[in-house]
Amino acid sequence: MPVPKGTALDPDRTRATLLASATEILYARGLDGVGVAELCRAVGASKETLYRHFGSKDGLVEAVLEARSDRVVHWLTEAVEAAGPDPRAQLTALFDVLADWYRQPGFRGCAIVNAATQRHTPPARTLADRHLSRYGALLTGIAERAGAREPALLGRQLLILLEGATVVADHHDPHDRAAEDAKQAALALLSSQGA
Amino acid sequence: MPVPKGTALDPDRTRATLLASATEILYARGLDGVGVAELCRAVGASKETLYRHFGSKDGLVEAVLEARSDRVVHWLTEAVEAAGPDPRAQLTALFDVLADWYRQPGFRGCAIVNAATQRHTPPARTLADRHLSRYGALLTGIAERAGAREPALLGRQLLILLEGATVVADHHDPHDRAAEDAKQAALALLSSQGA
DNA sequence: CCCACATCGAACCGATCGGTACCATCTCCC
DNA sequence: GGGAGATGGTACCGATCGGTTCGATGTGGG
Repeated sequence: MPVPKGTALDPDRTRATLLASATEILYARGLDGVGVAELCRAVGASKETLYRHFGSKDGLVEAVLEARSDRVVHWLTEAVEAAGPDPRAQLTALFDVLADWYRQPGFRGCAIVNAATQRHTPPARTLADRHLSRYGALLTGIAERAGAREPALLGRQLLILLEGATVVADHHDPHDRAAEDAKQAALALLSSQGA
Repeated sequence: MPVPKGTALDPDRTRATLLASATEILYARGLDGVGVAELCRAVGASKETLYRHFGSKDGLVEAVLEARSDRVVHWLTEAVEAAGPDPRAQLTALFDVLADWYRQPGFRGCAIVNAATQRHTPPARTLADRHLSRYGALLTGIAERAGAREPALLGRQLLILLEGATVVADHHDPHDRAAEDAKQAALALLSSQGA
C-alpha cells in the first residue's frame, strides 16, 4: 500500500476538507471577497498547506468549481431519475429541487455561473460552459423522452428557464416563487410541443 | 445664471464623461477587476476629479449602475413601443433587440445583475432588485395587453426567460441562439395563456 | 527509536489596493 | 487682468493582496 491510510495526517482527507470549507466561504463571499489569509483562517489550515495542495488561489478556485459542478449535476440527475419514467414528473421534480435550493438561507445563485461572471478568463469560463452543457444534456434528455417535436430546442429553452429562475430567485424575489413559475412554464412548453 | 455653462470646464459634462467611460471599463473588466488608478487612466481623469465627483469607488459604481439601469430599461421600452400595439409583435421586437445585444463583441451579460453578483451588499443588490422589477413591469404590461389569463404569472415567466437567455448567451453559446430560443418560448407561453 | 512527512504559525516579500494631499495649470467670469 | 474654481499629475498613506520561506510541532511507518 504506497499511500498511507492513516486517520490523522492523511493528505487526501485534508484536501477534501479544505475543498469543502473553501467551497462554502468562496460561494458566500465571492471569489474576490475573501483573501487567502482569511480563507486559511476559515478553513483551519495554514497557507503552506493550502498552497501545497492547490498551488495557487486560482488553483483552489478551479478545484472548488470543478467539484461543485460535479456535485450539483449529480444531485439534479438523481432527483430526475428518482421521479420515475414520466417526463412531466421528472420536470416537476427538478424544479421542486430547485425551489428547495432557492429557499436555503445562504443561496446566492449558481456558484459556477457567478464565478464565470467574476473571472471571465479560461478556467472559470470554460467550466461554466461545460456546466451549462451538462444541464442541457439532462434537460434535452427529458425533452426527448417526452416525445417533443424539437427536443433540442425544448432542451435549450428549459435550460434558459432553469438559469433564469436561478437569477431571479437570487436577485429579485426572496421567495422561491421563481422555481414554481419556471416549472409551470416548463410544463406549458412541453405541452406546446405535443408532449 | 448661477451655474457656469462654459464649454470646457463644465463639471456636469465632466461627470457625464467620467460616468460613460467608467461604465464601459467596469462592465468589461468587472467591478473588482480594475483599480482606481487604472480607472482614472482609462477615463482620462485625475484621482482628485474622480473622488470629487463620486466620493468613492463605490459611489462611482452606484452612479454607473443607476444610469445603466435607466438607459437599458428605456432602451427596451422604446423597442417595445416602436413595435406597435400587437403584443406578439412587441415580444418579438424585445427579444430581437436582446439578440442584437448578445451579438455585440463586448457582451458580458447584464451589468446590473453581474454587479449584484460581485457585491451582495445594499447598493448593488437593491439596484438589481429594482432593475428586475422594471423589467417585470414592462413584461407584465405586455402580458396584460395580450389578454393573458394570468398576466402577472406570465410577466414573471417572461422575466425568467429574459434573464435566463442573457445568462446562457453570456456563459454558454457564443451564438445569439439563446434570444431566438427565448423568443419562441415566450410566444408559446403567451399562446398557452389563450392570448 | 527514528526519520519522513504533514502541518501550523508567523514573518516576510513586492505589488497593488482605495483614498488623501499638494501644487501647477487652465479656463471662465467679472 | 485678476481671482475663483475645475482639473491633471504625482507623491504619498496605511492596509491588504497573493505568494514564499522558515522553524517548531506532531504524527506515522520502518
